Amino acid sequence: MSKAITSRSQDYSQWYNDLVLKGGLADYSAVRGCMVIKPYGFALWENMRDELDRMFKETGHQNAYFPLFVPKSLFEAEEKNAEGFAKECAVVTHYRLKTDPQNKGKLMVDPEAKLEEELVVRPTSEAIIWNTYKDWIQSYRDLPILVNQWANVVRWEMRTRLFLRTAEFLWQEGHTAHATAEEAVEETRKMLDVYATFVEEFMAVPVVRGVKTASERFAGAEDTYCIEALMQDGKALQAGTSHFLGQNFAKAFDVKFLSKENKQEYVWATSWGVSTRLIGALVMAHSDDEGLVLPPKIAPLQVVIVPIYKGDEQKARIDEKVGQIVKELKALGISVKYDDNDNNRPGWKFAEYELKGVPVRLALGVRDLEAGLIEVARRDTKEKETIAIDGVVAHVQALLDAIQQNMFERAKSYQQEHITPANNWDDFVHLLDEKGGFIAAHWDGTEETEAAIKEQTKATIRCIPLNNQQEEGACILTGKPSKERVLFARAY
RNA sequence: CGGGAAGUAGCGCAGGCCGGUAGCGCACCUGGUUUGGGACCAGGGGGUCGCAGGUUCGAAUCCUGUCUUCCCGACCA
Repeated sequence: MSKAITSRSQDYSQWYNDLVLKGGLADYSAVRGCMVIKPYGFALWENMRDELDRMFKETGHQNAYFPLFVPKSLFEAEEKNAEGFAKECAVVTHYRLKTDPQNKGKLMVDPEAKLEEELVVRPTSEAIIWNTYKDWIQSYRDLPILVNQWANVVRWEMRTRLFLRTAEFLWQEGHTAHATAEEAVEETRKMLDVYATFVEEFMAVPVVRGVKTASERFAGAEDTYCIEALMQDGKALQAGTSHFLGQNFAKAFDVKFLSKENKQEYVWATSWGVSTRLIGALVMAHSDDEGLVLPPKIAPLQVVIVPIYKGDEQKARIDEKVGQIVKELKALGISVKYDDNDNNRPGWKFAEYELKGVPVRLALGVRDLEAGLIEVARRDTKEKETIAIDGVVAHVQALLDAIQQNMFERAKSYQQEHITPANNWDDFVHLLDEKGGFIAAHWDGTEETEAAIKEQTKATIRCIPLNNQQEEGACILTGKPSKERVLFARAY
């Protein structure tokens, strides 16, 4: 079977690739490290984007758009940020091609057309945005600025994986400016909550909210907050970040405002983002060996209806009944497709829509029609039931909610079962190798210890959970005193 | 960027050692029979063998370079 996918137990990485490719989410492209997002994958992204956009606007943000290119002199202004990204920047050095005199029909970069100043293709937009904010801000009356942009960014990665790490990806980046540190911190936390709410309620993926250690922090930030999700192979995946940038960018770009007290002060900043990487998280959190499993709230297609018939006469009777059901489902805002394509038989369609992760499948044959019944299959548990056809619309509506709920609860209990305390080094290593997931362990708070643990186990500190329980203990590696446990994991 | 593997029809692959008319399965097209878990029969279309050089009378096959992908590693806010 050409659509057969590798099982998770056989090869987890290949399973993931198979789902993305055969599920029709994305393809490789002719450009190294860059992917083509196909219509089905993009529909998923659009649903995620639309909901996030609504949430951003509800919290007072507006969209804007800033340039793809950042002059090198601007890019390097905030030194830590520039250094952090320097190794993965694409750079534009010329602005023209010409025909190659040595090689007929080919083009070459015109050496006469070298740019006076190189342009960095944005890996993130703090530099160009803060350079702009300088012109927007004079007084405390201009604050806060609450702006978001939906954009593509480029990070020249050594090793790429579909959705999880590609050279170019789509994301949103919020960039806000505030009069006080308190207000900026509040914004940082508020947007982290927006992300957590979205990922848990719409993607049905439970997350841990936390703060990054200094070495995992965004370059140029004072604090980086994150949401961390757990994949089915026990590896963690950072699903979103929100940064308190302090006055670092304001100082680098000389962005000051006149306070009520008529004093010049530097502006306080935040930035926050989620990307198409969320699609990778979604795939790896829920899907199974038969294909994608998509949560109803963001599935591009929520319900598919498959007719089973012999001959035109039977088909006409089914068409009529299905027509009513489709109309009623659509009236409730449920997306539904009636697949009456005669080229494929029902069994083929069942497998196909399971691969695509459509949450609910209805199958209707003449036998059902005569008995007043219809078959309802749910993708998350693969359970099938036959119910009275009259109540099918209400049933499907409730079932979609139940699936959404069940997917979250299933992922939540997996997450809970995979947050394991470790109190000595042997347990720590064993848990990482044999169980995976988050290991809650004491850490002495130093970068050296963090690096040594990473060196020996490949596990990193994913975060220090917010509202973390305070507890006296000894560092898992050095035995030095510690006041709280942090979450370690191997990560994507 | 290092180590390994691969690129031949839309997809999956064989052929390659030993150079000589490019094949198989699925998909596709036509007709028919079918339709409750990936249907069957008959006929048919489709490929400058990733790309660029080289060796040769002749290259999918041998040589060199290059691009892309996968796996492992290094790197990664």
